[in-house]
Amino acid sequence: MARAGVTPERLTRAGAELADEVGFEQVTVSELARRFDVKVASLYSHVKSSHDLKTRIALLALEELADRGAAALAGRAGKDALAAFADVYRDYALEHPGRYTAARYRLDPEAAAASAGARHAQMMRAILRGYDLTEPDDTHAVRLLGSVFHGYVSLEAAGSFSHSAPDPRESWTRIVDALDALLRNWPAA
Amino acid sequence: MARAGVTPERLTRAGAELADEVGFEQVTVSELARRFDVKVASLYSHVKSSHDLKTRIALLALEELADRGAAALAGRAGKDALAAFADVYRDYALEHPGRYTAARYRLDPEAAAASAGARHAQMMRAILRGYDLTEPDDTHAVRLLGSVFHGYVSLEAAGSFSHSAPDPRESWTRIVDALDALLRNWPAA
DNA sequence: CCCATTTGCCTAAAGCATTTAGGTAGATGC
DNA sequence: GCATCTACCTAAATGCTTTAGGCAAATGGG
Repeated sequence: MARAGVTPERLTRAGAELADEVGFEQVTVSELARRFDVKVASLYSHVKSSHDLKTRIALLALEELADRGAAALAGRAGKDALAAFADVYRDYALEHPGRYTAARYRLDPEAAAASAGARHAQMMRAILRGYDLTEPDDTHAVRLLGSVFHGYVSLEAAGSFSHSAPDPRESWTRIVDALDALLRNWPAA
Repeated sequence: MARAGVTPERLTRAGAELADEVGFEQVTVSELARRFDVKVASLYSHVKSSHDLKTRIALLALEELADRGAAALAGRAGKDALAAFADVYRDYALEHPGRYTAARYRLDPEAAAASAGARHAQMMRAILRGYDLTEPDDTHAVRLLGSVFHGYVSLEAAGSFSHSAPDPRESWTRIVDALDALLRNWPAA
């Protein structure tokens, strides 16, 4: 029997590609087996379960997103950094909708700890260094940024903006402008 | 054979309850059949498919959410209206996580047209009447509000805020304050 | 009141995904 | 060259979805 050369890494990458093609929910161990031209049961030596596979894809996506974020942030500050980081999120979600969905897959605490989640939080904090926010307000701001980025991108992906003018790209830049203004002028408690 | 009294409406309500108990993804025609003490195939006379069932649950959730929103908006304006509406979203998601997830189930255009989606959009516009935004900016603002509400609520539901101070409720009110300030002071293009 | 029709539920069966158990042959290493 | 490990296999159980065809209870017109 010729060996197909299946490894957890190749499965994860193929799973990520499959997710982008047909949607993360449709990523299935069976479909992956078909693509590797191998029987389904064989994959269970490389991956513990369907949930394990999805978790790996999620971790890959979080990692990729964090890498892109870090690259965008390098050498930038203030509104520049904010806008670049925002675009990373949106572009990634548009380029890789399946992976982006995967990045929101519910991780068990153990997987979450090993994920790039912490890097994401750190980068948000780094962006806020360009603004004058102190102790509790910076956390509120981090949460706001996360909410806007994630919320906008998922609504756009769901098609919520696609049937009305103006172009979502236009709204995106204006919203980033607005966030910048808000952060420079954060209201006191 | 005693009749179990299954109707599409009862199935939908039971499905919504099931979603809140075990998660929307775990809502299954089979489980519903068990709860009605009826064979699975019988349900297919009342509901076209699993997708049809989920769509009905989504429509129910959108309707409920819109009803609550309308009630909250009645007799309120400006920041009052904004805060009340925001709380409706968050409270609904916390009370009914499964239904809230359902409300974001991908609807086909036909179902979307028959949904309460339009009411949601109208209510957002109504809130903005308390602020001074013109033509394109009000649309950007609608999209921002939608993004923040949805984004915050889904991140909180996913547990993103649960392992760090401060209390998510605190961040929520501060974020609504910030949005109010932003809307009163929307930056020019 | 009776019978025809409709309606609500049933059994049977096919299709596909997940997962476990146990086997075989090719690759690796002493 | 032989033992072992590894990658893949077959077989089988379980569970959800969906369609086809059947029977019996409810309904309603004559």
